[in-house]
Amino acid sequence: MDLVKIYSCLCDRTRLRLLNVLAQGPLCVCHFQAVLGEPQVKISKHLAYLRARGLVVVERSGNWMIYELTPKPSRELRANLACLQDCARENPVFQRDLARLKKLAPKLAESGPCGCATPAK
Amino acid sequence: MDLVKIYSCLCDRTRLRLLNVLAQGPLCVCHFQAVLGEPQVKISKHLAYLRARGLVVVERSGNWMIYELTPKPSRELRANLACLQDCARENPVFQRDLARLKKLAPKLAESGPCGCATPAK
DNA sequence: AATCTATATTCCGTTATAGGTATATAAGAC
DNA sequence: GTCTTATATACCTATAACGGAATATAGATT
Repeated sequence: MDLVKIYSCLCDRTRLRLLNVLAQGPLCVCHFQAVLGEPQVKISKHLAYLRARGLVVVERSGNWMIYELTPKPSRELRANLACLQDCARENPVFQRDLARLKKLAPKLAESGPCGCATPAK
Repeated sequence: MDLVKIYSCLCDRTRLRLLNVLAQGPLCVCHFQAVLGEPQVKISKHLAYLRARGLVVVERSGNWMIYELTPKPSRELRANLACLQDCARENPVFQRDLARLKKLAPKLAESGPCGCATPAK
């Protein structure tokens, strides 16, 4: 069942945080590291997990890999991501991540696909 | 995070089917067996899993254990169960289970907490 | 008491998952 | 070409999950 695949992606704290941040727009791995405060391996492996199950897609941009939510989500995925967004609204962990994201890349839209012209370090 | 616990419960096919059936009302294990067509151990263990995480509660009624969705779900749980219901609407597996439930216990409300006066066998 | 019925639990084998360390790859800079 | 930077992968260990077989328990019946 496809739902199982979706929920398998959602049943890990790190992946939930990744998806929450991704809901704001595409991002590169280095920014995920900075926002979540987690090591590169961890971020990278969980993104690979999400990618293998079709929740996110990647595109290379020079040295950076830009991840974003899949452009054509299934009905189920769309519904559950919306539900997650709803739950995230009142969750301190998620909100803290979004705050850090805003600080880190306040002009994401202007500075290219993920703002990595000024890499986070 | 509480969400992880919820999604952990949802990332198994059998548990999804159990929750879908439970949305119709309380039910005993023997009826779950009949509706899902799965062995007793499997049903019992997954119900225990759901119970340990607070998604369902149990009450003994003679020889039967009547499971039902927790009467006081968290905001997150309520949202996600509603989302699941929405997804189930168009899912053949879930609908087949509900059809079997209807056939098996068409008068659940009348015949007591789970209709086990006429046990399924 | 013995027995039956419904359900739970224990034990076992297999597979999946998560995190860390170390290493590999791929592109850019020089 | 070498070197650096960003990211991915391999390998290892520990833990959790799943399913099945066998057994245990608790209540009902006789």
